[in-house]
Amino acid sequence: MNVEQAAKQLEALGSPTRLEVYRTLVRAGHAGMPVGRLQEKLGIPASTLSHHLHRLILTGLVTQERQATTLISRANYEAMNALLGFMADECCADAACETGTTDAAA
Amino acid sequence: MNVEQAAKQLEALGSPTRLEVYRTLVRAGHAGMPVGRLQEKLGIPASTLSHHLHRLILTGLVTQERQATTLISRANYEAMNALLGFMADECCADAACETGTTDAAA
DNA sequence: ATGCTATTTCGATGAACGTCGAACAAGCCG
DNA sequence: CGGCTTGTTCGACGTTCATCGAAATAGCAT
Repeated sequence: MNVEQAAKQLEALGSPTRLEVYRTLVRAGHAGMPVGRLQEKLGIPASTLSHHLHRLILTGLVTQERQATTLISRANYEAMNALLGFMADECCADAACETGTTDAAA
Repeated sequence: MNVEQAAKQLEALGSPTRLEVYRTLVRAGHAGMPVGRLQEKLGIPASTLSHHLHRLILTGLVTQERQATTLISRANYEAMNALLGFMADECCADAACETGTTDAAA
């Protein structure tokens, strides 16, 4: 994972609409969710959703699998983990991160 | 941390230039780094850097402190942790994340 | 083949972004 | 005060984005 790739994924996640889409997909678990259902659930026009989905797919954050007429979208958990890993890695690379969320050790 | 806020921070981190800036700041640790030094290190025009820095500050990802003539910028580790926490939380909310990065259990 | 459902692609529009140089403001030093 | 260093703001440019409805496509059933 390099900076460019990370930035791309971050940017993909950086739109409220897209983050909602991704979040919904993530919560759907490994079963995924058809595009139509996603559309109903989020209440956004199909073309807009398709556009965002495409963007998410381009960055590797989401995958799709065709099942007859319906297209199942799924969050790519490995990609998510890689991104999270990159961020954490960058964060703790040199020093820092001793702030902790609560108190942390000295 | 709500979706809107997370999206804003994600978007802020979603530009290669800004991610580089942030990364550099993070690696600089608690000491932070003056804007000028950042500029030298990254080789981008001062006005561009200032613009991105401002953006990062607006989302709470970076803080600044004046020391005489120089402005010290610092990564806000708490914000980073909160964001990472949000992402991880969303990721593992329902199911999933059993994929692991290597093989994981059955 | 015809029709149906599910989803994408096209085309357009307004807004926001990233980038830069030039001019400006703030604060220190001699 | 005069000048230097540090960093920001302004104005502009072209690019990319998010959004939508309408039209096109893909696959299946009859």
